[in-house]
Amino acid sequence: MNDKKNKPSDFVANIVSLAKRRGFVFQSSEIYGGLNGCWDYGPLGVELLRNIKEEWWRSMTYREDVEGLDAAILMHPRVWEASGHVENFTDPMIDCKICKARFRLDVLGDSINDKKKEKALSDLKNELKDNQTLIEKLEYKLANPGDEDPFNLILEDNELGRKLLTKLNCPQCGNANSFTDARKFNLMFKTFIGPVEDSSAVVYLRPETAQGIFVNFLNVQSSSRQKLPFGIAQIGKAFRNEINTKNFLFRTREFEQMEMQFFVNPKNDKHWYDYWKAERLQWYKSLGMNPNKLRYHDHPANKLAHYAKEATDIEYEFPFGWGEIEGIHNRTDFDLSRHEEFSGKSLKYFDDEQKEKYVPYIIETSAGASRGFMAFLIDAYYEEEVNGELRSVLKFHPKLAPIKAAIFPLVNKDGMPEIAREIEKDLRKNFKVFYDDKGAIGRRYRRQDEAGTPFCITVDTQTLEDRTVTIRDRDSMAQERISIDKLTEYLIIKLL
RNA sequence: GCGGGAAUAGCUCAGCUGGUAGAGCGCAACCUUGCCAAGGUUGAUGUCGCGGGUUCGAGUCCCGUUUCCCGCUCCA
Repeated sequence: MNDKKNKPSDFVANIVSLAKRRGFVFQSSEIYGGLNGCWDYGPLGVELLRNIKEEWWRSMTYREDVEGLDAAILMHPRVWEASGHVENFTDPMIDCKICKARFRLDVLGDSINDKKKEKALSDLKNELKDNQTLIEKLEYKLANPGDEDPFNLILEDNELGRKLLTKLNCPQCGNANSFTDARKFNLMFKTFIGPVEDSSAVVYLRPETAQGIFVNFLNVQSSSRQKLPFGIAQIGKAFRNEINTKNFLFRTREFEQMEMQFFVNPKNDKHWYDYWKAERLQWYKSLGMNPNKLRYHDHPANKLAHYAKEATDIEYEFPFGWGEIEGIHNRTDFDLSRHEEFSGKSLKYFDDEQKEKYVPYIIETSAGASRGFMAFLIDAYYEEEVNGELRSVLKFHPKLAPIKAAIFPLVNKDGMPEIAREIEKDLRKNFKVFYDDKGAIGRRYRRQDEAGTPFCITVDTQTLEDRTVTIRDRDSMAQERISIDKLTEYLIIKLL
């Protein structure tokens, strides 16, 4: 009876519908027609999200080598120059006007063979032979390509690229001269600080929380008297003006990250990378996520981001396919060195034991809270057949469940509601609980199943005699009898 | 950004060739019952996504737009 038998194509729609019906997630600004790629967390959703973040925070900062931080969303604009986001967080893109295929300009060259490239370049030289300035620029780029394919370098040049594009055929449909002009698109949200909206007042909504940690490295280190290796953890909102949002909470423009940056001696980077890689996967498993739907996706060396030496994604198998829920990166000394360079301030660490001074390497664990939320929600969702009826149940780990226990009087008479209310009042001191006396007892159980409540406590006729209640387990639907005095202790053990 | 589909009650949907809205479930109240979505009675909730147009009259036809889903594309 544990079959998940939902068609993948319906699954996201079903989850969206359940999420709304039960108050997990609503569309942002729904009464105004919604806002693309933005979602609100409802009463049950906010509890689940908070529980996920709380578990992450506990596992990260309740250890002696990690400190917490909550940095501002708005940061000095130079931060984003140092991080590379102003320059690199853009996608120059072109479309084929005929077949509508879209290409990233800076990698278009990868899908064209060398012979065609040579021909296009020689055609270009021919066209430019009267234009001394451009031909010099072309020759210079050809002679100094650095690590790049010179062809792609020329494509990325504003003037040369446009002319070169006219020499190329679309790799998809083969039509000539069919490309649109390249359009640059920075994914950072821009706003202005202070009353004047000019370029000197531009600030960005942070596209990642990591930079707030990097720039505070020495503040945290010295105030907490930490020695390397140690980490800084932060949970917070980040914003990316994505071209396409999709798949419910998976790609949104506003999202929440749970990031931890671990500062290490460069000699030990591999050890700590492997350590955190294992640790982070285990975290998802320990909160009940199906291990068969979790995997690593190691980034091949030639696909690494500009800051990374080694990188892996933890992926969850969503109904729409495998998707990243967390990234673990060896960021090397890239970030701290860049901030040294751009700020002019030293971010080196003096290692007393080694008697050496160095810029630490950083092992980053970067988890998407919103993505994790969706993965936990989807992973918990089961439809089961019980006595010929369909039971929808969210089998959250008790630590993550929005409501920990529901309390019911079996019937609304003989003093049962009074006892149930007493129990509710007592448990409410420590737990998020729910009281329900509406409808038949079976219906009340099923309502809690759909909310993911792990325990249902029922006051019945025997309670009146011996002050015991039944406690019903969500997953097995089995009941056991327990003394009212033992309820808090019982729940603490189950929820710890 | 491209292509396809969709949008009517909280949810799932019906609503014919245009004539000013329905069902099931859910929700609320009461009665009855009393351990896994029980029965009965009663009730609340819709500018038919939004904006135009055609028409005597538009949920229905046309145009635009927003949002969601699917497939591409994209995702330093």
